Amino acid sequence: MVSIDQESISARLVRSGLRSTPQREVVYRFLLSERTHPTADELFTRVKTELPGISLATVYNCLEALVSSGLVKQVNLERGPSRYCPNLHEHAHLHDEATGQVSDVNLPAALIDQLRALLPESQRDAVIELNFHLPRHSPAQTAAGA
Amino acid sequence: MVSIDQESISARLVRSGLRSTPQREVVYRFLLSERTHPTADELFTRVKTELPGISLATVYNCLEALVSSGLVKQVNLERGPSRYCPNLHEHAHLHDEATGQVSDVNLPAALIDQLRALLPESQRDAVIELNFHLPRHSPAQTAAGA
DNA sequence: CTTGAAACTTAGACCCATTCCAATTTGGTG
DNA sequence: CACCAAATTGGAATGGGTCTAAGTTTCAAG
Repeated sequence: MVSIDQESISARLVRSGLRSTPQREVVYRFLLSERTHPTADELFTRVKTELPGISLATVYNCLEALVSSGLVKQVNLERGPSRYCPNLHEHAHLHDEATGQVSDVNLPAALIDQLRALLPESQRDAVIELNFHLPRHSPAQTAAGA
Repeated sequence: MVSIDQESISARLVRSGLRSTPQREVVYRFLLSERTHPTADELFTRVKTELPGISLATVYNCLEALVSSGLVKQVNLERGPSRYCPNLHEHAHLHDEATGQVSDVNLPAALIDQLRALLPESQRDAVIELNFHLPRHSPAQTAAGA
């Protein structure tokens, strides 16, 4: 089912400075095979089919390692559980609450530059987080101003 | 100390379809007087000086009412507690973890239009959330790609 | 190989922001 | 001024996530 070049997965872990463990390999492999920005819990459920003994704490640990090594991005939308995304391109997310779906939105480099230009020079290296949010019931109108 | 036109505060609540209660007035007034994007807890502490009997649940309730009536925006940064912002202009936030400060970043209308243009037409009414994040320790490099 | 230290994994306790609940209290309307 | 839907309250409950301590694995050095 999930396969995607077993070899390179452990290689990528090592290249990124992580020890390759079965748990990390499987978590990363499942994440790569998902286009749905799964949560830790969702991954836990799927990964257990292959590594029945894995614990939720380990899934969190693996994700933490993957995120801090730069192989995976952590996506926080509103107050929901964190989601994880192996797409390393700088990109935005669209969260449609009606369907619960989270999808990637490509960000042209020119636009990224314009966004960075909004910041004082000393802070141009900030991480950009851009989310589009479609609430279940259309958003409140911006009422009469001050 | 905190004053900002007492009259209009309760008027604004009513204009936005909310019942004016002492708790809502005080929460909103403190929020208007803060430039720091306080959390519910921070507001609770400050508001208690004026309404010693108020409960944290009420602060949450008031904020919920203010947010869903459109008088206040809820700001979620990474996994921290929600922050609240009475600035209704569409704007971005800069979160500097070194100082813990959150500041507003103005978003030119033209740029907002460009961002919206990234979405399929049926979804152009999405709420835009744009945050710039300065991690305490500079961000992980984007490692060798797929 | 063996060994030892560091890195990992695990279960379960714990944390903390937020929500829920059931019992009052209140605002404003008829 | 009586009524009642809406608001407030304290405390319990929830849920995502983190911490801890103990056991396991990895890897480099010998």
